[in-house]
Amino acid sequence: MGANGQEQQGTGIKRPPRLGEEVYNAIYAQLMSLKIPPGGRISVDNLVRELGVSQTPIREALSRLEAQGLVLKTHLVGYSAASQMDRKRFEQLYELRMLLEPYAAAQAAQHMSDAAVANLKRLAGEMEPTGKEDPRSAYSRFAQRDSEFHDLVAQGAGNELVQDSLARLHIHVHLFRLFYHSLATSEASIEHGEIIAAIDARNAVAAEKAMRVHIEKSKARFIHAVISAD
Amino acid sequence: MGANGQEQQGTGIKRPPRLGEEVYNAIYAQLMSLKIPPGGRISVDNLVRELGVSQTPIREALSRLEAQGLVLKTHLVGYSAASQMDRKRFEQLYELRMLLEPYAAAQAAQHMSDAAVANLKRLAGEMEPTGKEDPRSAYSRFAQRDSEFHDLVAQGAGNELVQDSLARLHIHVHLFRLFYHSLATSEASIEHGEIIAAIDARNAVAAEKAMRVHIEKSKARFIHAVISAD
DNA sequence: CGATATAAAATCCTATCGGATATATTATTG
DNA sequence: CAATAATATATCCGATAGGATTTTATATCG
Repeated sequence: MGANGQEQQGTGIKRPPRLGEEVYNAIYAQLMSLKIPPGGRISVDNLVRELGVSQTPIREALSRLEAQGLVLKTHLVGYSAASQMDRKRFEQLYELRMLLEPYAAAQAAQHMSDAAVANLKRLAGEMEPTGKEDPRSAYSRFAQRDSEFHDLVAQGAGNELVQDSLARLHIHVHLFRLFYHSLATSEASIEHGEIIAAIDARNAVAAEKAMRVHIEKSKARFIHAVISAD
Repeated sequence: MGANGQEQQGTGIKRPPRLGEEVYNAIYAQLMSLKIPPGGRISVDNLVRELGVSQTPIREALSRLEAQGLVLKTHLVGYSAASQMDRKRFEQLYELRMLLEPYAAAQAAQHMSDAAVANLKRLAGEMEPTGKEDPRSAYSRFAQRDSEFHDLVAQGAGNELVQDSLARLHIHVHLFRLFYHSLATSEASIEHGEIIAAIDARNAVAAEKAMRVHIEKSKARFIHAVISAD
């Protein structure tokens, strides 16, 4: 089972696209872009009119989003976007990352294929801040790549359950919805580089430590925006 | 957000029951009881006839089960129960448990309320093998209590994300579907007692170690049944 | 007898409809 | 004027019907 449920079938048989899948992606994009604000209500009928499909695929997509914790459902009331993380949830998220991701980095250093490492390097290259760009869309792009980076490391660890558990957190979604105004990407690129170097050197201990440092610094970069909540 | 999505609303307002929820529980029970075998196809129309409800709530329940990884969906083909764990997945499951549950036990020793500890003791008492009982239903009962026990410890750790990540694995479902013929409950009861004692003594180090030992022994008890797969 | 092509059945996927409930608005009353 | 009650609207929940696709069964042919 893949991380995002969008893995390709090995056989080349092309199946017609599922409408529910596109609806899922559409809603997901609206959550990422903050078009649907935290806590905002999500009306099925509105989506019917907006997307031009019937209720069935929309409800199917919303059920999946609900199971993933991205939207909430109240019986006979409707769906609504998950509220922003409070301080407590933020701490919990990084606590959990700290349990899984350094381990994943260490495993990746031992098991990752050379091709996958090359993939990692390529991706890191694309994350470099490109001089002049709209800061907001730049951070959006960075968040996307950053998510892929961490997912690749988790995938390299070879434990699909760990990879899935991390993917299900939708870390980049929640963080972006908190910090869309932020920027701070150059520091993270450096830290990513150190992680890649350790993995490339097949140094598990160094990879684990580099990931640990990266997550700690990431938390320090972001925590200022959430101090409001107790 | 609760672990199973079945938490009660704090307010006493009674909402009419959701049909989709009962359908979910019905299918879940059929998975636990192996009435739907691993990999077995799940026909929506059959469920319509069997449960006497329309397709809508059934598809809603199946979507949630799909998001939780308990059933698979193939476009234009239908739903099917998740296949049995193979050796690799079994190893991954215990690897992940080893990352999260000892940590949860240590946190529980520090943060769990006395009332919750009492709850833990009560539950452990109910898990004692009760002399004469049908071995199979005895193990079914044990699996249920065991799941609650570990969930309570995770809850006591105070990190809902860790608790949810563990709950989403549906450990007891997958293990039961592998080892429904097994029994081995008395040993686990002893190990549970040691975990409780450490938590009760507020000894985080001992609780972490006791949980670690318990998971390792649990793995050793079950691994024989999965050696077939490479 | 085996393989292929055709036909039939089962199933899923989407769309539409009616009933039930919660929410918002308005009107009434102390 | 504030608070309550009644109404109106919007929305969800569940049921049903039709179209599309896959799968299975059957028949035909080499």
